[in-house]
Amino acid sequence: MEKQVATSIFESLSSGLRLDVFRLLVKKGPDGMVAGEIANALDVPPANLSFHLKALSQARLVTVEQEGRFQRYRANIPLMLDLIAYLTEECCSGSPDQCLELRTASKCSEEFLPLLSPTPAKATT
Amino acid sequence: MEKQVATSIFESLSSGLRLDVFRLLVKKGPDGMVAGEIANALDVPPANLSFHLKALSQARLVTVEQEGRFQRYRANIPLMLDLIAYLTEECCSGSPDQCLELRTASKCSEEFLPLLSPTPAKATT
DNA sequence: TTGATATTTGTAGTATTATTTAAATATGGA
DNA sequence: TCCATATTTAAATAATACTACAAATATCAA
Repeated sequence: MEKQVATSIFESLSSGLRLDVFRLLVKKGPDGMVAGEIANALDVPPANLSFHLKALSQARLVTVEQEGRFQRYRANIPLMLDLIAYLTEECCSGSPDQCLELRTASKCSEEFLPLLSPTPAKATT
Repeated sequence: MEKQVATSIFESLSSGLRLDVFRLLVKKGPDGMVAGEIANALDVPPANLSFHLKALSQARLVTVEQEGRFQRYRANIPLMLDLIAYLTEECCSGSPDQCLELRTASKCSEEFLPLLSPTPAKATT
């Protein structure tokens, strides 16, 4: 991933409202939501939401699909996963032991999501 | 994780320079680097770097430890992992099948890092 | 075609952020 | 103590982002 792609993603998620939008769309998964639904759910003026949706889609964090007079937005989850890989690549520059130590210090290790495990949803707990 | 914590992390990483700093520190792992080394490695004026290091440490993305007249900075990797969990939680609101589909669309699925797998560094490739 | 709905675009004001330069603080060594 | 080094703080300027409101575009339905 190129740096500029990464920074524009981070910039997109640095706004509380855009973060809300993105997480809402992550939750909805492949179904996505149309703009009006999002505006309702988050209680923001449509014009303001549109501004932020534009930022999100320019960063490619969300996709848009026209659906009659509606615009359906969906989270670009593969891109998010690429971003995570970019953030953690070269971690501890090739010392998996150190990495593992760090990982276990995180509370996310237990409750971790099937989404991120390399083998389909079969945690060893 | 609270939303404000997440947005300040994203804001921190939305600057190209801060992203460079953070990734450099991730690479260095537990060793970290002192401010001057970072300034040298990235070729930025110390005062400017200091500004950005302050932002990173206020977001708790890096930790600081005084070491004589040096300040040693380290990436807060556990926090980053918590952030990833926050971003992906409730994905597809309980439809692991949909989630899996999305995951395999990402190029990060193969080369994925031991860092993120729930079971210690034993990928099924 | 006309009207209603869904969404985007433009504009302007306000606020926040980044960079540079200079000065300040603090530590270690002579 | 005195000087050099490491880093931070302060001030000023330049650049960018957020929100609200008004207007424009586009689709559907009558």
